[in-house]
Amino acid sequence: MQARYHEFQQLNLPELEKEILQSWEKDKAFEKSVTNREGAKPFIFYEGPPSANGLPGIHHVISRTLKDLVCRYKSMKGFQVQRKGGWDTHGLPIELGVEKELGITKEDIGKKISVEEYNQKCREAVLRYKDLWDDLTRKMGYWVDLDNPYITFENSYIETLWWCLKELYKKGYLYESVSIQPYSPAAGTGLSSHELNQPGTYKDVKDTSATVLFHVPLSAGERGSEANASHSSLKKLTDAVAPGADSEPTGKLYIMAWTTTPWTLPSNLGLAVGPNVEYSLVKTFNPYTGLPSSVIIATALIPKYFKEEGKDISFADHKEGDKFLPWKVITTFKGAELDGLKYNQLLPFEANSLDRVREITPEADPFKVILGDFVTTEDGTGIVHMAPAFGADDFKAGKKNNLGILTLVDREGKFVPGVGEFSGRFVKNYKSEADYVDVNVDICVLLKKESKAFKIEKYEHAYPHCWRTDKPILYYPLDAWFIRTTALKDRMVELNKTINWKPKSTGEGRFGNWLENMVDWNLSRSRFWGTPLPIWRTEDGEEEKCIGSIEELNSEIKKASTALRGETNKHYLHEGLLDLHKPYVDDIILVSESGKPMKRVPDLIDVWFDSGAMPYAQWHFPFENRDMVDPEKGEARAFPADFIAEGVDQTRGWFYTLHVLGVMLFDSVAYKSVVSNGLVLDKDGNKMSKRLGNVVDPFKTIGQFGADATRWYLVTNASPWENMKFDVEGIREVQRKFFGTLYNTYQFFALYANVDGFAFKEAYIPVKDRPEIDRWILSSLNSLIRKVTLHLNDYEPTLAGRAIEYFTDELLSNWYVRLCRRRFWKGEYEKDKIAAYQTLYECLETLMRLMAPVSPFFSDYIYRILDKVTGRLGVASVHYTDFPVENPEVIDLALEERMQMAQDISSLILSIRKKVNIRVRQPLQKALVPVNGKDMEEQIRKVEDLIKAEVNVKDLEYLSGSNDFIHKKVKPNFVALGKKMGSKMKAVAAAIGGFTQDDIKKLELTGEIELMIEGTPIIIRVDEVDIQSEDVPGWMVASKNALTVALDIQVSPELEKEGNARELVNRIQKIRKDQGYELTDRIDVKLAGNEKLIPAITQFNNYICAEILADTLELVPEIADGTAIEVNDIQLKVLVSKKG
RNA sequence: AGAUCCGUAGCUCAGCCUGGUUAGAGCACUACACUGAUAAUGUAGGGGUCACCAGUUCAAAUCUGGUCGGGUCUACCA
Repeated sequence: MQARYHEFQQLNLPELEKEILQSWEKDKAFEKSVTNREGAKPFIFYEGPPSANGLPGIHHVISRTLKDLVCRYKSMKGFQVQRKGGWDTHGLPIELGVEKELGITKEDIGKKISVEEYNQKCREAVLRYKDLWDDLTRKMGYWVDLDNPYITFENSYIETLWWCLKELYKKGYLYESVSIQPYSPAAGTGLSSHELNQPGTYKDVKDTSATVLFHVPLSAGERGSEANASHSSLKKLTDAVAPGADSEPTGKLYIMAWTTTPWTLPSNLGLAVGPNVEYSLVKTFNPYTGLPSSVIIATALIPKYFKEEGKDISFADHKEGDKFLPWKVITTFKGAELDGLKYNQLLPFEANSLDRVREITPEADPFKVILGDFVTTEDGTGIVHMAPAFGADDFKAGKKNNLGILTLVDREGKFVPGVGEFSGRFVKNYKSEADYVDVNVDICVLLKKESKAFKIEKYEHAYPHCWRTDKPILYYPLDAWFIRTTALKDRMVELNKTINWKPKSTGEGRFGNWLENMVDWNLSRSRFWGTPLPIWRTEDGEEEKCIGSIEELNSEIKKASTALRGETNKHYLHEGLLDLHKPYVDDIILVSESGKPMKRVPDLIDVWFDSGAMPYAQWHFPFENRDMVDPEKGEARAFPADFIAEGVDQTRGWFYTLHVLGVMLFDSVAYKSVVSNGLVLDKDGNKMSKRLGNVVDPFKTIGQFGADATRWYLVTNASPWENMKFDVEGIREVQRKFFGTLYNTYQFFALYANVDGFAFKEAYIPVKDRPEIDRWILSSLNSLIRKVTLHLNDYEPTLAGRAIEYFTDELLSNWYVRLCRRRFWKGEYEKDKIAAYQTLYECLETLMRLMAPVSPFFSDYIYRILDKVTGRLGVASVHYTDFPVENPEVIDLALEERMQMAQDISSLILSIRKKVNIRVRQPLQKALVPVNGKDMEEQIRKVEDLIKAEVNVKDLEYLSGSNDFIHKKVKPNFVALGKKMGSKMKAVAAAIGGFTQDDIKKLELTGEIELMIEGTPIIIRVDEVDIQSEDVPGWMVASKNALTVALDIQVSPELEKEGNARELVNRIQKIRKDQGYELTDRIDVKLAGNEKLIPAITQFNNYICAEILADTLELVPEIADGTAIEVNDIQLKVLVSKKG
């Protein structure tokens, strides 16, 4: 028996997906989809490795859908798309998770638990949820190679990382330096940028802020003045503070600077001014001691410190306690003029004397004004206090200007000895002491007493806190290794411009800016579970060695053992180092060129290096798979990527590190196209978080609605780079509207194709020989192929999906199938019917292939059913097929346009019927369509039959433009006229609006008309206006845009008879259905009860019988137990009985 | 604080690049139809100062500047 198309009881996406999944697994469908394309041009894709120590969420589904659909699409387009999965297994989140689980802190590692045990725990924790992740991957239909993933903790992976590091080292891009890093004294540990970005780390706190005065010695009598003796602005300053003729009190010269961390003031080594900022020298009194003083402050910030009322008032009359301080601007100058000016140290102690500074930085030249571009006049005084140890800007500027460095606070957060009364005191209340006295306040008190403070106040601002101890962090100088990314900044910027970013703004803006402002990459992490930095160094730091491979290491191990003898490396001589992690790697001692022992520097490297090096490390390059990345000749098969996609939060993460390493190692981009998707928010627009309990469980969603509906929703709801408000109602809608419609369409096809035994065995009927409507839907289908291909090539899956939806709902289901229903269930199995089947089949099959990348399950399911019956493509899965290619010969835009007109005209006629309450079953005589020109008439004529059938009207008449019959209205075509008329446009519009019917007629006949506008004659041509039919007197009229339709609503007795016949057909069909007859059952019908129907029945007997598949239709006097029905208020009884 | 995206109907989104005179769709809601593919469909209806302010223009949802609100990323900001 001939194979049948499966007819569903109901659509159950999750069930159907389970079935497909099983078959994919059985057939190794994914593997096959890759091997099928063996030898084809590769499309290179990189999987950004997720970390499997957390649970997968719905946001992972969006980016993975995106990745999957592109890869599936490219496979169907004939590329071979390898997709190696991967796991990110190092790093802080994993360590923190383990610490939490074990109930320990970082300080306990190596004490309560050995590093060996700890790392073992991490190794176990890292793939804790791997099974769950794999399950999600499967269930969501994400095709990626899970059997041979790259795992970042494996030796081979780390070996490639070491190779990369050594390459950078050889090029001089790897260096060590002190840098200022966030540091938590309370926890005794440095903090990573991730930790600093934990929610809630920035807290609003009230700190004691101080505006302090740095004394600038000018005159010979003042201590330190000799340092300024040769300063270029000396004279200007000296003159300014000299006693004036008014004999107002003069005072010392001070520079004002503001800080929210007074505890850094003893460590002050410089003051920064903006080179182009304007500063004023203001004469006033010290508010605390009343001493006359002259202060330097940015002009723009004077109002913050001085009240307008005090300006230029008498100094002599000033008494202590007055409301306003008198003040007066003496002179102004640019910051650049202050460059190099020396001041006396603010808080000199034993520990911060110049000698002590020079012990650390021998040539240091501190206590002077320097220039800094970072200085603004937004707050403070426009002059920034520089404590190089406690701020990154300070450090940088200090280095540049040779200020030296002072670290008067130890790692516990308290002042070191030698800072007078402050020695030994904590700078913040790190120990939660109940009786803690704020040292910042005491410093301020001291400054006030010494006339060195101008304003002390509480200041509220956001300050980062250690998320673990809740204590404020401070910035502290720590040793760290860096990659000199800035050396290749220009090249990175240049190459970035060649990357296709979706959306563009992320690449140009967010990423571009980031590159422009890049700083060297701080690689060091003082942690335990991660890739060790493969650098060994002698104790004096004079000699060091960077190791680039396991082989090199093992040979060095032997060398050192021989050279240093004794116990050195004795456990590692035979098999080498078996695990490259701590603590083992730290046991290794190497020997320097001069024969000294070298120990590994203790740092691990940033995990982002792990993922950034993934293009090379996933293939264990260069130790294996050489030609994947850097072939001797020809193209690399796995570098750079054609496409990557991740969340926008990876811009500074993975996207950045990939780019950096691609450029630094190979002078190449690492990826050619990148799609960054937005966040998934809950339906109210809040970020999903465990705390709010609004996290959507992807398993639940997929289980309930199916992966396809979920994927389709995620893709079509909004462009992937926009933040998406996730609402399951949306999935429900997709399921019902799109998949439901598609399912109905398929179901309709299957139902009749099974009846007729259609299996596409007949020859393909040339499209030109098919009816208008078939040619139309095929034209639309090919237009759709074109659009979808364009959109997918452009990484715009949202637009592709929406186009498919539109075609399915509006064109295929609501128009083609609706209008063609009769062709499927009426008549013999001959050419027209076969054409209909072939057309609908082609639409369905093509749709399945078009949607396969986005909804891989449903499309494969339906495709398989179709192809199993027809064997048309003879390919076992839709995912092995080629993506459809448009056939331009089938596309007929004029046809698509006129079908649109047919839909519009039908819609208008239906709306008139509605208005006058005449149902569609009642035939009407005719409709009038005013047309503009022959073309329009031609167009409509070709679809006339469809319109007539759809709206049940017998004739369609056309009214040409010259007809007096129609009232018209005219409106200027603003696009055409606007440019020409310019400011006269309003007057022209008014004039055109006032046209009479005669004016319009004249315009139409002669093609133009002359107007007088503001005294100037103006010619208006007919193509510069839009003429529309407005009304047909005596008819019911409806119009939309340029189309107008008039309908004859007279129901003649003849029409009424026909209407009755149709009503009767409708009633009997209903009875057939109620009585559960098969579509093909033949029946006998008896009618009784009302003579009014006799004319209709007699005249339309054949028609009625044909419609209802009746062999006989008789009128009988009486029916005992028939069904009572009503046709247009006529009561009667019917008896329907099945034949045989 | 900076960068960036977003703000159009109760909800989800088109339209903006390329300015043009009734601002669209789907969902939801109301009513009436239709139905031998019906968890559909058709018709009609209500629902919008296109976040706000200013500017450019004959004409602004659309271009420019600013403000406000939301999201994200980055940030030592004195």
